[in-house]
Amino acid sequence: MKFSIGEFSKITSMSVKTLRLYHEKEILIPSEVDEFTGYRYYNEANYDTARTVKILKEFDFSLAEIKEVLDECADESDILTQLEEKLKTIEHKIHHYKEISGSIRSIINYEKENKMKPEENFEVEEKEVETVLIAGHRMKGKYEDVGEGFKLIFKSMGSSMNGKPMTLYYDDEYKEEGADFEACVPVRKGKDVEGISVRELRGGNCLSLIHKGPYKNLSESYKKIFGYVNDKGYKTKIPSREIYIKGPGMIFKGNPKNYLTEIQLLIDK
Amino acid sequence: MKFSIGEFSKITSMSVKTLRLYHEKEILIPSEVDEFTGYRYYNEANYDTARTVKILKEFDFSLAEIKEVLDECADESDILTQLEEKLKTIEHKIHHYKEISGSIRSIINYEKENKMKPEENFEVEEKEVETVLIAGHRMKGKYEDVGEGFKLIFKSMGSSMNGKPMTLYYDDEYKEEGADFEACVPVRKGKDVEGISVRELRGGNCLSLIHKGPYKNLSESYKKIFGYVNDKGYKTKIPSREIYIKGPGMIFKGNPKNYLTEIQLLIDK
DNA sequence: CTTGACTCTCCCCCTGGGGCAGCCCTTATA
DNA sequence: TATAAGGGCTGCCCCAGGGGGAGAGTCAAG
Repeated sequence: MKFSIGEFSKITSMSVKTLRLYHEKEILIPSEVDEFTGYRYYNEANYDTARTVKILKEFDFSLAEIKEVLDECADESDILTQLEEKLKTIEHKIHHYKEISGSIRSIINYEKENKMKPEENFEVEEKEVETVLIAGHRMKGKYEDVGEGFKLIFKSMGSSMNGKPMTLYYDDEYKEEGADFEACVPVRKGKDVEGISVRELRGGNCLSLIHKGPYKNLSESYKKIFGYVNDKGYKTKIPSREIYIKGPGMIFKGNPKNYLTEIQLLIDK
Repeated sequence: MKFSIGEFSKITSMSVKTLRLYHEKEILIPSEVDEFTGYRYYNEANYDTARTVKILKEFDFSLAEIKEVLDECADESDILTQLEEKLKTIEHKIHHYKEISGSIRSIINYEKENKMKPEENFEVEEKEVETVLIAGHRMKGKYEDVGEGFKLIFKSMGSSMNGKPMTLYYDDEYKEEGADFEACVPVRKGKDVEGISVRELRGGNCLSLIHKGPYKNLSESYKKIFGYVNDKGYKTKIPSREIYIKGPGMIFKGNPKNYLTEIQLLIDK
């Protein structure tokens, strides 16, 4: 019994092109090749090999790996080591893709939340804020380094984040260097880990001002809100808060002109 | 501030080759290209784009998809749909790889078990077999179709298999067509599903003969074991069993000369 | 001005095939 | 036995996402 390449292609459901490639790569060599016409003819032994090749391909073996297996193994027990290696790489891939899916999922969740709030208010407002559970990383140094703190928190809390990131400022005054501040993110749950403290952040009455534009112009809004504080004679509590309603994203930096930052000063009434 | 391609390569940790490719694909276009020398120069805006490209690549976006995103989106919220699609394909991949790893794992387990038993006995032997839990698929028709039954069982019981596959023969005599038999596999646990019955197979005293070689020669071994039955005057129980100690594997067909099949006839003593 | 380090374009390589052109071969039917 | 249709053959180009290298032109420091 011998089959032409077209017949064999139908039997094995491999394309003719694929069969020719496998011949060239010496993976699936036709039992007979006509010396004069170059026509390929396949037999039952070829069919068994084709079956093996298809299974190994399903198992994500490359053609080179398949050739190696076919050359060295005649029996299932011979390829145990290769199977075990392949299993390892497959599980690496699973792990890798799981990490990706986790990251994408958290970005999606975060952005979907953001979408719901098209509020824009550029005047100082008095309001009440709720107590929330936060994960925070306290730092000393320059304000601009706060990003590192957020990276840390995102890494270990990524999936349980529950609101927009904020910074708490523990200093009384503006400090160029040696500032004392804390990167935090609201979370649903979580435990303290290396450098990250999970705890409740008390709410209460506060003054709020939304700042639109790049961070380097924040001082204008601070001037405005502290002006309001002085006018009313309020006493503010430490730490003050900056909430990043819309800032540079995980993927795009976005346009700084559209950044929205809320300044919150808790007050004793 | 402008950077040569080499400097920019170090900053972004993308290879020079990659940067040139991204230029060609219009994914990351240098801010300035010297009209006469063709030298590429990059600026900070390029750096932001490079960061976005790297993140999207980590998320398994193809260059074409990245270009599309860069052309159409300026902000995180713009790519939500693309992220959601990507999430779906990633989860398909995870699912796919999990299936593969399951299959490979079960083959490995099965073969490892096989390795431990180098027994070869070609005489009729009296022994005791234990009661085991089996998953079986009863069939009527031709013996050769038993393979379909095993496929069915492997599919739904793959991970809880606990021994070598066997066939139970319910006929008194050899039947070419319309035979009544059952494909089964020992399992650790399992429930009845469509066409598959999970139950205990009672053990007891039995006659056992191991047959070496292709299945088409099995009749010789049957002759031998039934000769023994007649000599001793035993009464055998229905169903009789054929246990495939070593047969065609999942991947390789193997050499039929080395197949090992155990015939078991339970007897009343 | 020289020299060494960069950078340019162009071409070939990898994997696992798909598609097409131009020509030869097989097989069934008239 | 002639002929036409439908296979089969090789060879070339294409995809992604780069890597490697040749040969020529450029930039910057001494």
